[in-house]
Amino acid sequence: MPAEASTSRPATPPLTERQEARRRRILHASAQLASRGGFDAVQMREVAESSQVALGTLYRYFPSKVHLLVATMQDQLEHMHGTLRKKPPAGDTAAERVAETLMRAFRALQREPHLADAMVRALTFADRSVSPEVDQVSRQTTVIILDAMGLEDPTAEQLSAVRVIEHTWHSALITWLSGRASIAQVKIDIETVCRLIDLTEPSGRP
Amino acid sequence: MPAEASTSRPATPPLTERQEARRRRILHASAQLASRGGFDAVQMREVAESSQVALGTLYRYFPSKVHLLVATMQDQLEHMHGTLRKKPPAGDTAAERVAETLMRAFRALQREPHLADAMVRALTFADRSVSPEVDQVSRQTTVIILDAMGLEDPTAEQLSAVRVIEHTWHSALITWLSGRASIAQVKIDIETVCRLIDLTEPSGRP
DNA sequence: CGCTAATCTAGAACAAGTTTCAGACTTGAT
DNA sequence: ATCAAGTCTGAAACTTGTTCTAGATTAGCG
Repeated sequence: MPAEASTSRPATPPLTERQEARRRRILHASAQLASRGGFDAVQMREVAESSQVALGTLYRYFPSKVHLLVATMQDQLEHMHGTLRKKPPAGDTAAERVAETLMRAFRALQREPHLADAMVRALTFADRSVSPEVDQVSRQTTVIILDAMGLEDPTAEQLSAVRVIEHTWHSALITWLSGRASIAQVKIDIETVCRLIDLTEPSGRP
Repeated sequence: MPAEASTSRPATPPLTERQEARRRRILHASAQLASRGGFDAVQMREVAESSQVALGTLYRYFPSKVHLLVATMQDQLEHMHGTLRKKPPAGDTAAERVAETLMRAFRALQREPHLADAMVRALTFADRSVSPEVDQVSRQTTVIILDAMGLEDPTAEQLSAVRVIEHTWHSALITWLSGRASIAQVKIDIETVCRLIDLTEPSGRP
């Protein structure tokens, strides 16, 4: 077995400084264009121009628009996770803390609804070729929720509950973004699904 | 207030026979193309050709590819609702019956995974301009679930649970379609979320 | 029937994602 | 410093969703 340590990324050759800078410029341009205009406003030619990179190069870094936007989402999620860590939620029960955390994330998205639109649409539109990246986003979300629950090693049941919470979170977000649900409705949905946590918590099991 | 009776559709002028036939041909072609190849295989030019209709006409009937696929989904949902009605689920509790119904629907989708892909991707990718149609699909799904629960007039809480179940259903479907979750995993997620029903059932509330 | 408005057709044209290619530039190793 | 391999650029080409246009067909009506 070859020496492939720490990170899970398989065989991503390390980028030079200029390449790292290019990547950063691209992601920045992507987020900026997404912020006003949402998914449609992120046009590959514009991203390329904004980030001072040739179209072909953009496609070398991100093999499709969806890849680009999912990567943008990964980027934003890291930000958010950092922010959330600084002020952990204050609820008494795990369910309350998770609901609070998600609502906080939700309010952050509300501040940039177009960006949210672009990222979420990309996420749900992603086909199999983007699975690894989407999975990474999903894992990151799981970590955030488990953090809020304050669990060391969750049971299988609790992990199932977390999965369902993530499903609800994504889908509720979509209904809100497409104007089919109000903010209040999203709040109710999140609180409703978080009750699942109580169901798995109170008693140890054989 | 003008006399606009029975149906909720606002001012859809009735179609002539030939128009109805065209519409049917289009939906059929759409489903057929979707069945092999999924979302990408439904190309508007091909749909037009397959259904013996000019491209412009196709766009008059369905103003975008997403509209077309969402309409295709409505069509399929009606089929399915009919089929499900004939053999109602047999579980003892509402939760069991809903889980059974959804798994049955899920197995039906498994038989045409490409069609499922096309319809679900369209549904989640739909923007505001398709909201009415997407909403219609959502209502139809709600009816199916309430049917399975066997409820006359659900409480607000129960409706919330149903909403969350729908969220989970959609999102779980997506993870399965994009190869990020196994069928077993989808089953677990559905069963997990259906437990929410128990939470709202046992006791009447003040 | 004969008229008018609406609808349909064929096909061109446009928009944005994606691919391709020839040539210039960087990088890393010798 | 020099060479080979890999990377980046600019521009054109290709694909597929969408729009537009001019002329044919159809539907409803007097």
